[in-house]
Amino acid sequence: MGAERHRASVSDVAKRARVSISTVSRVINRPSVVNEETRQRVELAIRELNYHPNVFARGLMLRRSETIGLVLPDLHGEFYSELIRGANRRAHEMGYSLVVSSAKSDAEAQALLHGLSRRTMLDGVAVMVSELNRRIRALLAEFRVPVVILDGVVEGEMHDSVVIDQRGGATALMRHLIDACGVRRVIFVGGLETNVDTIARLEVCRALMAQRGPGLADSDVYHLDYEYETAYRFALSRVRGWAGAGHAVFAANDEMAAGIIAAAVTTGVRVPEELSVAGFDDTRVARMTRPALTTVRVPLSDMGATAMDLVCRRLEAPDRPPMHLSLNPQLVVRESCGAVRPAAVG
Amino acid sequence: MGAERHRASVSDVAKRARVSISTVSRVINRPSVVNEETRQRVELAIRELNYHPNVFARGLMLRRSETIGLVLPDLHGEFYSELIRGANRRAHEMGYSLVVSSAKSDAEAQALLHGLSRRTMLDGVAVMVSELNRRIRALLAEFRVPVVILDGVVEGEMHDSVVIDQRGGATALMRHLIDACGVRRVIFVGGLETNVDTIARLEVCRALMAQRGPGLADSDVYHLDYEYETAYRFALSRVRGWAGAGHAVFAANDEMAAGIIAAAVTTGVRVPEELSVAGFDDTRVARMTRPALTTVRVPLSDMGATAMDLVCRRLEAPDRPPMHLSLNPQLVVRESCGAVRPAAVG
DNA sequence: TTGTAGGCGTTATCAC
DNA sequence: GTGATAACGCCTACAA
Repeated sequence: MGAERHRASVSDVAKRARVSISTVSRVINRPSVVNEETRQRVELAIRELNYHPNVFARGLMLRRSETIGLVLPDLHGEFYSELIRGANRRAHEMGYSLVVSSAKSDAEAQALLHGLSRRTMLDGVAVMVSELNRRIRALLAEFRVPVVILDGVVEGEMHDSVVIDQRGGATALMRHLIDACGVRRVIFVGGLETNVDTIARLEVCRALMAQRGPGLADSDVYHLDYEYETAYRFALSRVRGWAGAGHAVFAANDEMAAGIIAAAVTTGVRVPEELSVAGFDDTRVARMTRPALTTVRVPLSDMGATAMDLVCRRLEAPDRPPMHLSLNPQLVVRESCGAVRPAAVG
Repeated sequence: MGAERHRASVSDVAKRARVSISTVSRVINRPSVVNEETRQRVELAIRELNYHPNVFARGLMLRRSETIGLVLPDLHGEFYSELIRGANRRAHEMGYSLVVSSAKSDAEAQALLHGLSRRTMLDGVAVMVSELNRRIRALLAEFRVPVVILDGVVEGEMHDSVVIDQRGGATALMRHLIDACGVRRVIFVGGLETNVDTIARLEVCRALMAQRGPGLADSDVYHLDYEYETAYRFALSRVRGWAGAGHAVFAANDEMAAGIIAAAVTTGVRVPEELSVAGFDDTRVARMTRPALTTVRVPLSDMGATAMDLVCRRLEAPDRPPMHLSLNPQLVVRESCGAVRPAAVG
């Protein structure tokens, strides 16, 4: 165990197996072309010396590091945790390591991407930024390795992308609310007005309420900040007024939905009898509210894994036209909107 | 932008600046020793050619990659998310990239560590495993780069470590329960019996109840699995029996505590009037129960950051004796045990 | 099938 | 101050 002080190199192995270094190299890279007997001798020497190719020297020749980068706007919370988890698992399955980074502000993102593109060490990179502005796009275009965009699309560039079908998910939820739960009035509680996900969900909500219901009142649209506490405080004074037969709250994420349910409980509004509450994302909280949350599962782990797939596919076929994948969210019916379908309760 | 097809190298820069490659190298590594005028000429050429040193060639000479590894038992959930976040931030502050990996089972951990130790690419590595058995320890000893153990200590090896002072945290909580809340009976709900954190917390609980209270009844000790749902189901049928003046549940994590509070609400047991409930970790859920959870904040983000610090310090001084750091958890008093101290409510 | 020799892009060690 | 030149450890024509 760890006997020799300095790492064995090809020439050490070659000496011990009484062959040349090229033969050793061949045993490692194209074993089939070398004579059975010599091969075994070399392999023995490799094992005896506990030899492993030096990654740097290898990278210098092959220009590959077997490492993929993952850039996210933040690492805080369950959302990114799932994404990283999916990406990490798939990356390892394919023999790659994953290096993660985060950049919260736009300036940070620029600095980070700039830094990454110079360090040639990454074989490819998956990027999710809060804002895909011109400067960021220019930075992404400078990468000489495959770039996959998460949750956004860059037209006109050689970038693959993977997005979540927000509209599909929101549509499924709204249909459930209107058709299965008989909802006639919806109170929409979104994140910031500028948030693209919130925008998409609101648009769908408005469209479906116009098309299959009495429409969505502008006075029933609120923009908060995705936080539990904010939603709880905000709802405390209003939830009484929201209550009513066929009334529902569509919160743009689970945490706000949980806050609203808590406010309802506090003020004695019964969910779902007097008010339905729906969330979005299906994070861990969704199972921890009473009643449990009806929500939309966003396949974050899949998104991470798919991103790694796309990086690798492009590594294999650099000139194939860009692929844009869309992942389908899934309606998860629990108890907070009535209409329980036991089979779907998670 | 990106005009030239192939990356510029030192010799390209040297040619353009009409100097030798050694001068270029010096400008990059020890600018002070080169003549002001030539330096400027070289720097200009570097900018014009958009030159960046090749990481592989650099690593080959310097044997450094500016990359640190982080190995965790899992990536799922907020717990690890915080750890990664802290580690990532600090690593970047010090000019390092972070590569994360996870290995759930013992076998996976062994395979992963084995793989990592051969890839010399990492300058150091921080490792957290669920079980520090002999095989794992042997693997860790084989690393030729600094290894920092998270949440565990390996005696006799040259490994730094950073742990959470579980006992201190549990003690603070128990004191608060006994002294400030007047608790006389504690129901302990832990994770698996083999879990080291659970063991430590239980021991403290037992000791303090014996020392400053009527003792902890064996029939009041339960071992579940750290999951919300399990605790909820389990508590549903018993929480009525647990209720009583001066009675408290000490759950070994916040999720179980949240499940127990939910069960109490469902069965009409008032918290904290009839039953105090305390958690551990201070994850996001702690703020999302009604009443909000009194718990112990475990500085996960700090632990990640500290681990990176230790790796770097050892890189600078490889022969310094191993350091074992202990991070202090902090009591967070909210509402679930009575005795609200407004200043501490988060 | 195997060995020799050259090069990948840096940094380090010498002379000058 | 600066410039040849030799490593670093590996891969790969090409020659044998």
